[in-house]
Amino acid sequence: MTVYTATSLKAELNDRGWRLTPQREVILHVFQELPKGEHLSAEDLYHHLEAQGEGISLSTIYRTLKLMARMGILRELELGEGHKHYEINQPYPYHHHHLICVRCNKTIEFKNDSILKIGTKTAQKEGYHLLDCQLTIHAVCPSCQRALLPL
Amino acid sequence: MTVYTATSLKAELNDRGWRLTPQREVILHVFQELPKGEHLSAEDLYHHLEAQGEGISLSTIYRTLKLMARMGILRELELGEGHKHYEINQPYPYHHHHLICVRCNKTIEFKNDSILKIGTKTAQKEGYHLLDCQLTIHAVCPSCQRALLPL
DNA sequence: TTCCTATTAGAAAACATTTGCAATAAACCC
DNA sequence: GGGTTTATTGCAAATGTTTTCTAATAGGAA
Repeated sequence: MTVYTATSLKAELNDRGWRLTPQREVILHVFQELPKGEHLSAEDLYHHLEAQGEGISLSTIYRTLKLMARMGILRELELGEGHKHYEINQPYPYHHHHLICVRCNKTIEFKNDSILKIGTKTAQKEGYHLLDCQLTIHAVCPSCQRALLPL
Repeated sequence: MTVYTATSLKAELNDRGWRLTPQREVILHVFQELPKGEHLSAEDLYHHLEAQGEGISLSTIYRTLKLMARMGILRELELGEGHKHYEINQPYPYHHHHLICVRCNKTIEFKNDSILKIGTKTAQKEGYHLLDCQLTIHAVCPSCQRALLPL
């Protein structure tokens, strides 16, 4: 959970024999500028980029999102919508979690400092190198509780 | 996170105007008998049932898994394999979480009592009715750390 | 038992994501 | 800077998972 700049991203990519491309730089930038609490699907990102005149192909987007998630730059979120969402992976004061209604997918973010500590300790104990840790709560929101019937 | 029997499942389904079918009963039973720590994908379950002579169609399996997850009977796990996995949702002493290697998908289960408490408190505070809460840790396992290069 | 309608199986469709390939262009070396 | 190597891109096609449609079936309530 480091904070990345184009330069540090390039350094880390090159270290592994990979390359910093304009596409990767642009995508990193989009996520860095994204308002706190927003997250994008691959399709969202595709349209976002198209709209701002920097068209990047969907396959490159998919490849880049996966790459950046595996590097720990992005968090991959499963919010129950049938496709993944991504957001920048930020350290301590911004680190947060999601409470999701299983019926309407309404999602609330919340923070809790002890979770990151637990995740760090657990990964360390097993010798894993931590990239991200997220508590996902599946629940039924107040309005869906009232609308009892529909699944 | 209640413990279900065929009878209590029937009661809860009927309450909502739904039905207990042999298929639903069989599927519940499979998950109840599953060794602790195992989880099944839709396809896994399909073949498991086929093998034991109780063929159930894939579409019914998908519908039932979704239904039971939304009822809180099953937990839906995203273990990075491109499809969901399911396991029975059990209360306190069996409640656990997953540490996943983002490269090879090797998964380790771990327990931590405070997480469920945090989840319960958070859901309650927002007026949500809790179904499940899982901490997912994404990390790189020791052997994938050594094999530095491949993404 | 009868009726109503939720549920099923099977096939087809929809959707998200990955892959193959030829063209392009970063990074490294001189 | 120019040349070489090969990672990366875009596009199209393929893959894999999950959902949806429909007619037939069978739970549940009276």
